[in-house]
Amino acid sequence: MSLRHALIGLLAEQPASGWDLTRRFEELLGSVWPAGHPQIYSELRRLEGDGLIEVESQGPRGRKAYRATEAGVAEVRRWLTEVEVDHTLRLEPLLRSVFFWLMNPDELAAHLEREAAYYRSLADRLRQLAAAKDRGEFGDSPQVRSLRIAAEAGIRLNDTLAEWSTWVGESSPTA
Amino acid sequence: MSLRHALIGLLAEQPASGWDLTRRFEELLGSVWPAGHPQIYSELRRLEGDGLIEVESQGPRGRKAYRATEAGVAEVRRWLTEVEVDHTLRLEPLLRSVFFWLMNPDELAAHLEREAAYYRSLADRLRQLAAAKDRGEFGDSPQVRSLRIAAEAGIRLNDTLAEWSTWVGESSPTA
DNA sequence: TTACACATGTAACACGTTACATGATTTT
DNA sequence: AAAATCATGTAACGTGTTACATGTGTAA
Repeated sequence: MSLRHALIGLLAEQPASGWDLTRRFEELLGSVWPAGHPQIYSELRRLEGDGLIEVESQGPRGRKAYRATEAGVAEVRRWLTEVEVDHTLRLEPLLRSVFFWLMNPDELAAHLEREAAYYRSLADRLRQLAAAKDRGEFGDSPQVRSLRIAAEAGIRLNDTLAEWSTWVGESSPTA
Repeated sequence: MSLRHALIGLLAEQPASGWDLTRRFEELLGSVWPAGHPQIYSELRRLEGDGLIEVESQGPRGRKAYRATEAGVAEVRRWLTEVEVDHTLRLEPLLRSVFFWLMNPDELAAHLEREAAYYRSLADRLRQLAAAKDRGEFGDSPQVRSLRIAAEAGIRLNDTLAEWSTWVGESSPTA
């Protein structure tokens, strides 16, 4: 049920069309929560039916921009404060690690190096983004501060995963 | 498609029934990958049909224990080395953080404290498990070493999340 | 005028969860 | 004898992905 609330939350910040939301999701939340456009469009229709969002304006080529209603914002608040948090940390690389014993040492070493490089580069990209936010390049709204917080989690988690990959490589030597 | 491979991987370690696998998944991988028994039973039937696992023995009350076939183990190896890793880190608390600006400061502070406590206690439990493994209480097979590696990721990630939650609380004070 | 990006949608399928159903063995 | 646990399964639903289909506005 998280997609519902995330969509309302994004619309509470500013009105947007299904298309806009698809792209924002992709760039902003794509690595944390999946959402293709078919799911977004159908969820938007449901949300409109439930009165949690409403059409704000119609643009060219059938573009419909939605905004969150008061009921919608209240529902997101309720979700944030009352609904129990799901702590499942779903991460395929971690699942794979349970089966490392099936890989031969060379393959494992190569794999771990690729993984570490991936996490490092992602952490670096997020660091740049965070630095830009800290320089005030996106203003200083509460929304930007929340994004800064999420970015910080991304940085720390990816740093951690990079270090972990390196640690695995060192504690299970090739030969 | 990860469930398929995880099931074969578990069966490569030792034969088990659908029931056994359900419980092992729950306790071992439940916080990293979801799998209820209906999904496991139906996946086992498919895997048997594909020749990747086979019935090893039949026990009381219709219990069927499966083991991985050679083709099955080969398929897991192929997955580990050739199939691209999905790096999506699906984590609801991180999604929620993007919308922290919608929470009032008191609620947020309380929320962050609960979160930090959760991560700390989970990290501590994993630390105990890891220590037991390091003391050799589970022997020293390659399988146990892989589990130790996975546990290390859990420890580090949960520590990171606990620190992050604390950091958020400190950088966005209540009053 | 052609190509690209915008914009919305449906259909079919794969994956995951919840509820329901059934019955056997073991423990109390 | 009753209760708990073992063990397997189906049905219905909800969520997420892929492929397909359609057409508009804008820039090269």
